Amino acid sequence: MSPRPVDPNLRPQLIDAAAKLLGEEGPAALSTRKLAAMVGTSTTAVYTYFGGMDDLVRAMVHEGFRLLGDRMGAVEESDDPVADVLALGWAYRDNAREHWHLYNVMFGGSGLSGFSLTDADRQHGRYTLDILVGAVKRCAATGRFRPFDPELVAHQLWIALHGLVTLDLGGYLVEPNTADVCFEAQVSGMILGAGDDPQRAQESLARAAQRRLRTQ
Amino acid sequence: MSPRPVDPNLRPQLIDAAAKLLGEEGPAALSTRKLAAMVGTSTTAVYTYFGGMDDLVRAMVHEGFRLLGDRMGAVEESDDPVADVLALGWAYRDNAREHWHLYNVMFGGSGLSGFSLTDADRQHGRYTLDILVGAVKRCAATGRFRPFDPELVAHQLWIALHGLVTLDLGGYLVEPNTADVCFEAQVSGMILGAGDDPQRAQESLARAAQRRLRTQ
DNA sequence: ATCGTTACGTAACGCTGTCACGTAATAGCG
DNA sequence: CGCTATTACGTGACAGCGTTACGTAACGAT
Repeated sequence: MSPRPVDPNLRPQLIDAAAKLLGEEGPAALSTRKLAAMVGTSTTAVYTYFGGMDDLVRAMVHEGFRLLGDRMGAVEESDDPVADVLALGWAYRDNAREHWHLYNVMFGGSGLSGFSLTDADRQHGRYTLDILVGAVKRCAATGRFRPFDPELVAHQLWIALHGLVTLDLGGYLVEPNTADVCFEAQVSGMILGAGDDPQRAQESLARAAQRRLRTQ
Repeated sequence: MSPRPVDPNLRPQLIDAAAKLLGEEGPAALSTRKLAAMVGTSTTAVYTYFGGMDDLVRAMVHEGFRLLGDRMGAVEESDDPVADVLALGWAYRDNAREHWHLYNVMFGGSGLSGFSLTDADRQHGRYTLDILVGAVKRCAATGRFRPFDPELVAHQLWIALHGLVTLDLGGYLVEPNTADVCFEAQVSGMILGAGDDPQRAQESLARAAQRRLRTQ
């Protein structure tokens, strides 16, 4: 009943090769033939392990979401929830910078030509938001933020982070308003807008900066 | 000395056809053959009027920047500069929604596969920012905003607008935190953060909303 | 040992961007 | 008016793309 078994290494190998190709030679270089050559099979492997090129890209995007989720999940919950929010912001930004080619496909409307995400794919992206919502809720619970719609506050943070990251990746943020400058202005502005005390916000910013140095 | 003259209509026709094709059939449908068929020439026209497919896309992107600039330039300077800023925000968002396929290519990192913007292209994009900077400066000049770095404030507004627009286009903003809800929260938050009086900010918001209804 | 099932290499199809080549059309000049 | 230089552009080719039909080889179950 059972035929030749699938090589369990081939699937991740193809995904890795695709990510590597995307990162090193750009989206135009992503082709079944190049991938097959890299992992030492033929182009049909893409069709047995995935439905086609689109599904391989989709799997790669899922991997990208997993990387982002891991990065943000690794941010520990401290007794300073505002510093946690800031640390999450940096985690988001650092991940996007590190895997910028993936980030573009994950969130860049068209991404590769002809490829588009489904609603199911987007659910993976929204997991990012859940982590942020939790941190914002803890800010509200400890009285640092006004108890006003944590979901909306998290959305605003996400929008600001995403806008910053994409304009940065697009090369639009140059001296003197670099991504770092804008990041700090944007995030601290939102925190003060959410109701935090300026003095304590400043302390949390410093704490988050120290945590970032420690973990990288 | 002079050969057969170039048909002056063919160039804009090709750009329009490309925009139409991009909007109606997606980025994958953009091909020299389809374009040639649409305007009634052969594929070589793309090479005589542009350097190739890339340059045609580039011309289309420039057209997109022009549309955005026109839309924002059409926002009149009133004696309520904060309302002007809000109106500019809506103009940005409305344009992006109307020409979303173009917007994705203009600001979406990879956009079409293999195509990438040059620094010269980005300068067109930054013109958008100049208009915003002017409005923010007028807010500061009239005492509505604190006189603190209008360029940075404009950057923050741009980042928020761009983040909102791209997440919206990507389908990430759903009930109850729709793009409209987030837009208002984001923009009013920034205005208050810039130092405006809450009461006057509310009035400006209402005024900008009325102006928007009037002009569309 | 045989058979059913499945992976996968080969080769093809239609599509793409790009370019060499030949032809047709035009403006300037005598 | 006629000639010629110059250029647009249609035709056809090329390499490379995603995808698939087909044949073969490898395996588990019986």
